Amino acid sequence: MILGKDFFDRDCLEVAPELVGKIIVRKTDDGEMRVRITETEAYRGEEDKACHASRGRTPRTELLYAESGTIYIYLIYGMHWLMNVVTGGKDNPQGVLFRCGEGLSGPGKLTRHLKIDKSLNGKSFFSNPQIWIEDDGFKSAIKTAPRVGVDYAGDEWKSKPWRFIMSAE
DNA sequence: TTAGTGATATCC
DNA sequence: GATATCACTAAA
Repeated sequence: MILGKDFFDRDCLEVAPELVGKIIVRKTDDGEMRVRITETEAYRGEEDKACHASRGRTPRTELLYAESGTIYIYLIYGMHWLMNVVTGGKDNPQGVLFRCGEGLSGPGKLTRHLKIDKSLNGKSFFSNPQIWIEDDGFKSAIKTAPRVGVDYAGDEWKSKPWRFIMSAE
């Protein structure tokens, strides 16, 4: 079953752990790819110092304020595209980062493998012929951990257990 | 451990 | 206009 707007239209702390174990389906001219999500991170609004939206609404973060299910693609370190999905509804800048997929390691590799770049920025995960997310009924144990690469956000925010990882068993 | 890379935000 | 920063990876 393909995830619709209702799935994303909730708090990112609910959406992020539920996305673990789901499948990203990516369709390109070369065919169709499927990757099971193994790791996500939640970024929760302007009060979250680690969230891009914490510095206010800018042209880049504008998409975080869009409808739930909007795809937010961001180029980091000049070389890597990171993919997020907007959650929490309009004018509520929450997002979930797709951090890793099965057989891969790291968000940069995930997007490279799926041929994701800014051409998908601003698209949505439903009613989209290029990319969507499926639930095949797979359930997995999930563990949490502090988020990665957010040292700049200060102790309170960098220690939040908002990283969700598929557990081996 | 360090280099590489470029969009974005922030400061002139 | 300039420069500092960054939700990373690969090579060493």
